[in-house]
Amino acid sequence: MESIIQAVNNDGPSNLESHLGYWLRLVSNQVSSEFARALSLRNISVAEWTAMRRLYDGEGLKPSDLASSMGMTQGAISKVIDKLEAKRWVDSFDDHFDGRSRVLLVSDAGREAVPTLSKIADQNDVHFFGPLSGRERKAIRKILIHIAEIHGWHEIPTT
Amino acid sequence: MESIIQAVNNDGPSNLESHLGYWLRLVSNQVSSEFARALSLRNISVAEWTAMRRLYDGEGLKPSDLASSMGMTQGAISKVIDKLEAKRWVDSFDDHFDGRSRVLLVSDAGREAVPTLSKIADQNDVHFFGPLSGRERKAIRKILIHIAEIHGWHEIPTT
DNA sequence: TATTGTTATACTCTATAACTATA
DNA sequence: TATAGTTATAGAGTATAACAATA
Repeated sequence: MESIIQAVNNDGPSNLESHLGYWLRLVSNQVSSEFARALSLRNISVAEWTAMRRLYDGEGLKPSDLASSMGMTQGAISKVIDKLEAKRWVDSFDDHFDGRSRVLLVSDAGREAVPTLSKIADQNDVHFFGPLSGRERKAIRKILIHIAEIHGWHEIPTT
Repeated sequence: MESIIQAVNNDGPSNLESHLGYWLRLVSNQVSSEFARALSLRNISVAEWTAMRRLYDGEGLKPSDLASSMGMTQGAISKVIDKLEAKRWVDSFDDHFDGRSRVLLVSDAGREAVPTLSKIADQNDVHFFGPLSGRERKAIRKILIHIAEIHGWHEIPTT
């Protein structure tokens, strides 16, 4: 086990900095909280952005589809949908095939909003990862995707 | 700007998956929430672990030192210290040089607990990053540290 | 009986600001 | 006046469980 922990100090318990999880959390928290701050200027949460982007491609998703694709519970996704409906970015309709279910559709206003939001996401990426070399960006992307594949997280969390 | 966004679909707004921030968040959230779950079995939060590990090395820190090294406010660190004192892992004393301040010391019980907690952190790292190759682990560590250096986060957040 | 979705409740985490006691 | 630390308050986010409607 010791072998994969990068030893900085051989005496005593492992350092915070010896764990990859520590660096991942440090960088991810900074990148995500800045992204959240940028979105919050428009009163949008990261979960709302993610849901909008998913719905934009996958029109006609049910709340339960959206929840599982985002790694959230149905109770949590229900609140996110409430907020998107309040913004008039999403409309929900009865599912003719299953009376218990709902079908979620992005409204015209929602469809107009997505490119603006995706530009905010683009800018956030450019700000934090632009200073890296192209090789570094390619490498970290590949490794992160590899980790996600190994653990079977293809369509899990985000928020 | 487009150049650093990995285009998956050239039509329309950028994909979630085109952003490095998305993959970073996905992987970090999974790794950190599993770590938090493992610690919570012992009623410990990630912030408490981080504080203990910092105090273990830097004996005699003040609450404000700890707060800034963890990227938390003084109000937030105060609650973390309360919990560590309730566990009898940390004792605080008057600072003879400044009556407003406090000096935080890890107790014997706290000193005994740290190696156990650091093993939990080790195991979490092994679980998530052990399946990578040594080259991949080295590469992602180097790139994450590079990002932290570029943006001046040497001693920032963690929770 | 099981499932979809909503709602009510509670909990954790944290930031902000008011407050106290020193400096 | 400014600073260190605490406390009170509030908000975000989410999980859990109870619930209504439908399968």
